[in-house]
Amino acid sequence: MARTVSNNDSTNDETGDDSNATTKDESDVKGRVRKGPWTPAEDAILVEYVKKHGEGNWNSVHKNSGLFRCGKSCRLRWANHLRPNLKKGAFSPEEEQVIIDLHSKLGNKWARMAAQLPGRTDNEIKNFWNTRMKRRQRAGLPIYPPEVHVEATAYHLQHRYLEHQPHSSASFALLLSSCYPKKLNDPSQSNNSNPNQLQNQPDSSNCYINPSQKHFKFSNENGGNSNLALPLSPLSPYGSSSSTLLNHSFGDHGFIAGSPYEPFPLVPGSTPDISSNQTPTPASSYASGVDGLMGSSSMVNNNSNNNNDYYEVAPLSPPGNSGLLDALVMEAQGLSHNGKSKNEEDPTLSGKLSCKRKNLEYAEEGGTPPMVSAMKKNSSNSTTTENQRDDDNSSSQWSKGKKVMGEDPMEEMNSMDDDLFSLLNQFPLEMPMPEWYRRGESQSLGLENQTNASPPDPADQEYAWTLGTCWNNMPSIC
DNA sequence: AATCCAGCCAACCGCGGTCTA
DNA sequence: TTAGACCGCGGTTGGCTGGAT
Repeated sequence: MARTVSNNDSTNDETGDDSNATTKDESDVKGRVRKGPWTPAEDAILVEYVKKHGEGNWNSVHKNSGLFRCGKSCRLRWANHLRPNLKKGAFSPEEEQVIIDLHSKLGNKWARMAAQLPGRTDNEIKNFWNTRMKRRQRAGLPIYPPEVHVEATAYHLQHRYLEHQPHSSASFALLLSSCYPKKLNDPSQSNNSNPNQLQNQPDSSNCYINPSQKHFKFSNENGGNSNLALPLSPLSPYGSSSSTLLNHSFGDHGFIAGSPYEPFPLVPGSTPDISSNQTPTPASSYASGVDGLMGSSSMVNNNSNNNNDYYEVAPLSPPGNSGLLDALVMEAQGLSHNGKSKNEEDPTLSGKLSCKRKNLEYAEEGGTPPMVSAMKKNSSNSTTTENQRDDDNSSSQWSKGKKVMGEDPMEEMNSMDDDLFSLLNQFPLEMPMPEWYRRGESQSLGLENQTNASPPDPADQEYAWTLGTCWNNMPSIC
């Protein structure tokens, strides 16, 4: 293969041919760096170098190993292809589900996602996502399955809120949201453990469960159609109106109308072409509003039975990660030392959206211990199998340096956090259909195709979301 | 058989954050 | 305090491949 190298400072058209890699071209390129595909010989050199010196110091590879590659290139090659425990091949459905969910929370944070998927690289995930995006875009499907959409919105509500707190930790929120307990009240849960649940993950004891089985829905006062969709999109002028449902509650936090999670219309065929860099990101998603949550969730048949809701995520950084998650875990563990929050004292606040709350409930109920409960246990000096690795270092070290909780600002944060969730939880899961919606103004929501000024056919809704949910089965899309 | 096209994948580039002298 | 080096991340590009026409 004669990949032409786009080297600005070198006119060499480096070939990927192994034979050229170590002969004339090298001398020609001395003092410069090779670009283009890596050859087996180069790989061998790099592997040998890393074996000898370890990772890092990538620029010294160029100097000391005789490899005419820049440090960047070496790091990339190592990270994406040469490092051990790399998992090659197609993503499993479970991995795909994890990616979708993580993307709904993190946006295009490929490295963070990769940290949650042992053996996978950010580049792989990025490529996967971009490909998937294109596919769904072409099919006019929403990026996220609705249940992920709901989960993400709840996550970002929490995330956004915590960001406003002087002592809050966004990463803590992230962490909390990445450790949803198994679905509550799901009779199938006990014996429905998906055997494909990323069993190769080192810490699969932590269950990552999509909490979105609990959906908001609007009940139709006219009867029936309890799963009527409430399509709200960023285009919707009513998005803000629905947002005001909570805006007055959230005050200055002012959730902005429009969900970044629904950049595509919900109806196939009306999708504007977007480029890959238009994927929703948390940056924009901080504007994510309750409308997004409502809009998407309400689209879902409450009885939807999506087995893909069950998957696990390694809550701790897998081997070879950047250490970021370790830091997050450490942080979260530290925060967990603040003990129980007051929401545990208020049974009326038993949330159905808040994963955090779910975790707390689980911890109390003695259910499968999700991560937060595990952290709580950690806080009381009990050891858990999960997080063990970090407990050995980070948590204990952290606890050494932390003052005993008293008038800790974190306590205040927890309190305020709970207040937010109490608001959310008092937001009824089933609520009367708004007047504006009953008036058949759904066409004003920018979703004309879907509703056509009349309440949508639940069957159509279900079909649409079946498409959305079963996005894996899209062979005919292209 | 030739061509086209979409998907996949590897690699590069630029930017920003962190570290260090 | 600051400038430079280093590193990691996300976006983008472009070659390869296989299926469709």
